[in-house]
Amino acid sequence: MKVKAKKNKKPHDLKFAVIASDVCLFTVVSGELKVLLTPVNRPPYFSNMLGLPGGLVHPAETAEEAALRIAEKKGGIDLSDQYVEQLYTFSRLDRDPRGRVVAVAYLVLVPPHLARNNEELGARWVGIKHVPHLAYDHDEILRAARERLRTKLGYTNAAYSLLPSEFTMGELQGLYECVLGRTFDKRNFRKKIAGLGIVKSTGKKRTQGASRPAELFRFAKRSLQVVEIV
Amino acid sequence: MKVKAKKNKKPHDLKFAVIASDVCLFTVVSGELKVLLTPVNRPPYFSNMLGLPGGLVHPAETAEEAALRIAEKKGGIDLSDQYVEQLYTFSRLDRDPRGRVVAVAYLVLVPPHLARNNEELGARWVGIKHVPHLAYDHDEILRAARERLRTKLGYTNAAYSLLPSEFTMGELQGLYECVLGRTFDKRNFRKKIAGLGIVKSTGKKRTQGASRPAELFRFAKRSLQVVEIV
DNA sequence: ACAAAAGTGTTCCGAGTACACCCATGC
DNA sequence: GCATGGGTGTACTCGGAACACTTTTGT
Repeated sequence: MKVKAKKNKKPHDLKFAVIASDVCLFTVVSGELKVLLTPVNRPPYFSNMLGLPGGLVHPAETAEEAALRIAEKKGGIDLSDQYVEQLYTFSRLDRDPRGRVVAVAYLVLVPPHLARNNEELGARWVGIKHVPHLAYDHDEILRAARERLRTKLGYTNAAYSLLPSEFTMGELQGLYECVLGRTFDKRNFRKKIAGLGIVKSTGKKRTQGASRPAELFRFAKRSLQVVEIV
Repeated sequence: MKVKAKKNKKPHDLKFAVIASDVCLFTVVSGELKVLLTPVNRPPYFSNMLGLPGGLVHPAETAEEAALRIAEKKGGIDLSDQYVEQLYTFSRLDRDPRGRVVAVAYLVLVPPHLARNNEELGARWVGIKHVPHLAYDHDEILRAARERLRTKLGYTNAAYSLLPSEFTMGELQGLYECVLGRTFDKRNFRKKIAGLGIVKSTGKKRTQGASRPAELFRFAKRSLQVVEIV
């Protein structure tokens, strides 16, 4: 989370904790899981660090509305069709050294064609293997988000939110392999997906580079369905 | 949740939402799932209703510490060895008609021998089928808690927190049948549990009424383990 | 003796896994 | 013609599900 220090309403002025939303946005680009990070520069606690996008929840919005507003503002991304889920609420007393801030963390999945760096704000998509130590307790939030993403892909069709509307079986399989950190047999994978009926063929094909054209599929439903995938 | 209206610090006096913890305590007694409810009487919004135990999070405690404090105070139960998990954070604007209160809800499992009504406070264990319409958004919290309990029993050993330290296979099976709302074949159930190694025999037997004595088991670990049960 | 819950094995089926070759295209 | 990723079927294995009778006790 992050707290605006404007006015004279800092967290420690208050009798109670204040509420913030922190957002962990994931995307998968060319076989690599990436997370959106923003600069954090709040000496003396955090100097030139990175952190997840976050901010205070306004009085007239829910925590989820705040998360969407923050993600769109910091990432410049329209999240109206994306998968958003509440992750966990972090309330350790010392998680923000400036005062008592309780953060409701959200997980958001973004398809690669919408994942653009916002140079103006310094927001950058960073490969999960190159993420440095983050500000606040955001290392912990990121760990929890990755774990949730893994399990969620395993038992739902949430992958629809990490792919463009049309995609090949190879892309879908690559997504699973990248997030779950294992490989699948091509034939078994296709059999499984076909049997679940979560995707349907478009009839179209896409040819890419020097190889046979691949059939394009579409998710049957672009809303969360519980289905045993792995 | 519930808000203390003492002093002059009501929620709507504040610039930001205040944070409360609401607790959903479950137990299973003689084949029935029960939840701990407390009286809510806050005219003109809620008159002579019931709700989940709840209260504000103090500045010097985490949301989970608040949940435990509230549960022990309202239920008179020592929760040091019980299973406690954060459920979800509820932040609808109108969830508390008196002001902006964000509630972090917790799920707590209690074995039947610790589930006593606290007459002094009016706290009562109510069978899940006899729960009336609850105050605030507690109907929604209870729904989410039941759902979580179901799924959690299905893939972990969390049942250890709903049984006394020694129990029979019949009791364990009855617990699962009651929470999951289905029956299991006795032989398959015992085979499955034995194969997982989550319980060990004590060698002792317990005879109860006019029937063959049952072997007593004990959970191998009284801490959360992930194991595929159903 | 009988009621009541405990305890115990085998068969069947479906899902998961392992595995190798041909196809359509661009260069 | 060759390199690249796309596309396809079969055999085996293991875990889940169905299923009925005997045992031990109290009354």
